[in-house]
Amino acid sequence: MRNRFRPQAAKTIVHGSKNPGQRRERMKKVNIRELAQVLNISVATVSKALRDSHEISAETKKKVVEMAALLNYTPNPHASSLRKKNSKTIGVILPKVADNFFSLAINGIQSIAESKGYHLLIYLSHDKFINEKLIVADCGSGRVDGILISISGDTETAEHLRQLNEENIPIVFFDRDFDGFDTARVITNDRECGYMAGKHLVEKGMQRPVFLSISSSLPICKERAEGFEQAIRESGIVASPAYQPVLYCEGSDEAIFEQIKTIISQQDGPDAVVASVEKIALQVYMACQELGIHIPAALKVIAFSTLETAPILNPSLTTITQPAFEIGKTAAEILFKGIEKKNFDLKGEKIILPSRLIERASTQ
Amino acid sequence: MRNRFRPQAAKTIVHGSKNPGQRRERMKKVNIRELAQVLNISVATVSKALRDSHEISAETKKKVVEMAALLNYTPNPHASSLRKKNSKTIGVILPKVADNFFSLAINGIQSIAESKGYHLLIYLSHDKFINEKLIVADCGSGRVDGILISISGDTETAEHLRQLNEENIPIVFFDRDFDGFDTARVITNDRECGYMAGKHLVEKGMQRPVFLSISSSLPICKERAEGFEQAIRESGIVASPAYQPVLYCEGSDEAIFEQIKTIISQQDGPDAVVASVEKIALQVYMACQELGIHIPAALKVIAFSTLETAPILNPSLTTITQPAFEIGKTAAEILFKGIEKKNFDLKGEKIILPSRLIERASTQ
DNA sequence: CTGAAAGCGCTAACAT
DNA sequence: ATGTTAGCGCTTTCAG
Repeated sequence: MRNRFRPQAAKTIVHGSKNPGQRRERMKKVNIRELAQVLNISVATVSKALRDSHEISAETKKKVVEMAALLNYTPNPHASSLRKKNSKTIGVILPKVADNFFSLAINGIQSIAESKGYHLLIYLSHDKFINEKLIVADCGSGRVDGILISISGDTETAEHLRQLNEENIPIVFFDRDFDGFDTARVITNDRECGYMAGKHLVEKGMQRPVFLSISSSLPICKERAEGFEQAIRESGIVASPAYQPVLYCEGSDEAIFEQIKTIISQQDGPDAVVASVEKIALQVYMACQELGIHIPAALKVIAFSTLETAPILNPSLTTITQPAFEIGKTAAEILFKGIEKKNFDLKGEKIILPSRLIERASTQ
Repeated sequence: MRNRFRPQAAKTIVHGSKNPGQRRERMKKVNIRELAQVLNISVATVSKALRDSHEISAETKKKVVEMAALLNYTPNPHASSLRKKNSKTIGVILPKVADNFFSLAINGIQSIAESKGYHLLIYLSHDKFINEKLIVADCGSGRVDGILISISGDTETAEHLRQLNEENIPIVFFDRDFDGFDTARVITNDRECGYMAGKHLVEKGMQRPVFLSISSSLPICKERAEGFEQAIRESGIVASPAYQPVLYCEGSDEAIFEQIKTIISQQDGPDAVVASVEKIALQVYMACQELGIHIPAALKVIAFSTLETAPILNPSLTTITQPAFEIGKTAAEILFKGIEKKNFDLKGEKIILPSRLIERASTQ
C-alpha cells in the first residue's frame, strides 16, 4: 500500500524531542473562569458581557470583549449547547452528494445556515434506509436543532422520523419526500414535468417513448412516471402489446447500465427515453455511445437533471431542470421558521418550486 | 412571494388545541438518571453498561441495553463531549461544493468518518480567505476533533490555522494546500501533470498552447502552470514575442467567461488551451460554442477535471483526472491517525496520489 | 449593574 | 460488580 505514495519531504522526527510530555496534551484553552479571573470580575458578568446583555455597562463590555480577543477566548460550544439546549446546528441528510442536484441544494442550504450562524452536519444515506435510520437516530438528543432530509430510495416507513418528532425536532423534506409523514416539504412539480416530458416526445412523433424509473416507491419517481404515462395515454398512441411506457432500472450502477443497454438495443425498443434522474441520463449516453445508437436520430433523450454540462454534451441534452439551489434554500428557510418560532407548525406546509423543460439537440 | 407556491394540503391549525403548553416544549427526552431510576441502579452503572465496560456483569448490561432501547434513550452528545473533551466530529472546509472534485472528495472523507463513527461538519469558504478565517475560528474550542481543509484561492497567511494548532487540533490539507504551514497534506502530482499536459499538446504539433490559470498564488495552479511551462520550454517552440504560455482568468464567473472569449478569439490566439480547473473547461466549451470555434480543429483543449461527463461531451474532453475520492479518503485516514494517536506527528507528512491523463477527442 | 450558585447530562475517579 | 460524587464550561435565576 505505502509504495503507491511518494513522500517528498522527509518526515520530521520528533520522538524524544526536547519537550517531552507537553506535546499533544490539548493545550489549555482559556475558559470563561480564567478570563473572568484576569479581569477581576465574575464569570456571570463575563458571560453576559459577551452576549451583549443590556444589564452590563458599556465600559465593562468593552474590557471583556477586548480581553477575550487578546486571550483568544471562544466559548466552548458543547458547554453552551448543554446548558441552552440547542446546538446551533442543523442536520442535512442526503442520499448522495455526487449528484449535481444535491451539490446545488447544499449551496442553497448553506447560504441560509451561514446567515443564521448555524452549522451544517452532513450525512449520506447512500440511498439506503438502513443507513438513514441510523443517521436519524444519531441526530436525536439535541445534536441538531432541525433536520433537512431527502429521503432514501428504499425508505418505506417513517418510524425513525416519528421518533425524532417526539423530541420535537423540526423536520423538513426537500426534493424527495415521504408521503406517510406529515411535515413541511419543498419539492418540485414532478407530475407536471413528467407530463411535459411525455407531451414533448409525443409532439415529436415518437411512438414508443419510455420512462426509465429507478424506484417504484420514491415519490419523485412515481410522480414523474405518472405524469408521463398520462401524457402517453392522452396522446392516443396505439400501443403494441409489448409496449410498456414505464420501465424500472434497479440495482447497482453496473446492473442499471446493463439493463439500459438491453432496453435500448432490443427489437422494437423505445424510440425515446426519459431519464428519471441524472445518473440514468449519463448511462443512456454512455450506452448509446457504446452501442452506436445515434441520439436523436435513433433515440431521443430527455433527462431530469441539473447537469451544468447539458448544453455541451454530444448531442446537447434536453433537460427538465429543477431549481436545486432554491429548493435547498427554501427548505432551510422553512426549517428555521420551525426552529425559531416555537408555535410555527410545519404540518401541511408544502411548497412547490417549478422546474423547466429546456429543449436541446437530444430531442430535435 | 407566497403566490408562487401552491399549498396542496390545508395547513393544520393547532393554535388553541386541546393540550396547550405542551406543544413545542422540547419533549422531556429521557436522560441517564431517569433510565437508572427505572432500572433501580446507579447512573454510573448505566453509563458503563452502555459503553460495554468490562466491569459490568453481562446480565446488568443486557437489562440496561434493553431498557435503553425501550425508552428510546440516547446519550446527550453535548454532555458527553463536554465531559470527554472530544466531539466525535471533524470539520471539512471547502472552497465550494459544486465542483465535482469536492463532491467526490466528500464521499471519500465520509466513507472513513462513517466507519469511525464520526460526524462531518461541512463549511464552504466560497474561495474567500475572509470566510475561511471565520470558519476556522468557529472550529476551535473543541467543536471539532480535527480539520480537513482545501485552502481558499486567496489565502495568503496561515495565522488562523496556527491559532487552531495552539489548541492542538490536527489539520490536514487536501488538494489545495498552503506552503507556509507545516502539517500533513494529501495532494496530487500537479507539476508533473502540468508537464504532461504541455507535452501532450506539443506532441500534437501545437505552436501556441496556453495554460489558463485562475490564481497565481494557489499552489495547485502554480504547480500545474510551472510544469506546463517547463514542457513548453523544453519543446523548443519558437515563441512569437506576443506569446505568453500562462494566462490568468480572474474575477467573477462572468468576468472569467469574457476573458476566455477574448483570449481564444484574438488574432494569433492560442491553438490549444489547458484548463487549470473544471470550471474553466466548461467555460471554454461554452465560449467555443458561442464563437463557433471548432474543437479540436481550431482549438485543442485539455482540462484538469473529474467531470463524469467528459467522455460524452461534444467533443469528448481530454482530461487530467485527479483521484478525488482517494484524496479525500486518504486525507481523512491521516487525520484520524493524528486524532487517535496522540504522538503521531502530522508535520512533514506529504502524500501524493497521481492523476492520469485520459486522451479523448478534444486533443485528437 | 454585578456576583454567587445551581445545574444542563454525562463520565471517571474513587469508594464500597 | 456496583455506587457516590466531583466536575467538564457554560448560562441563568436570584440576591445584592
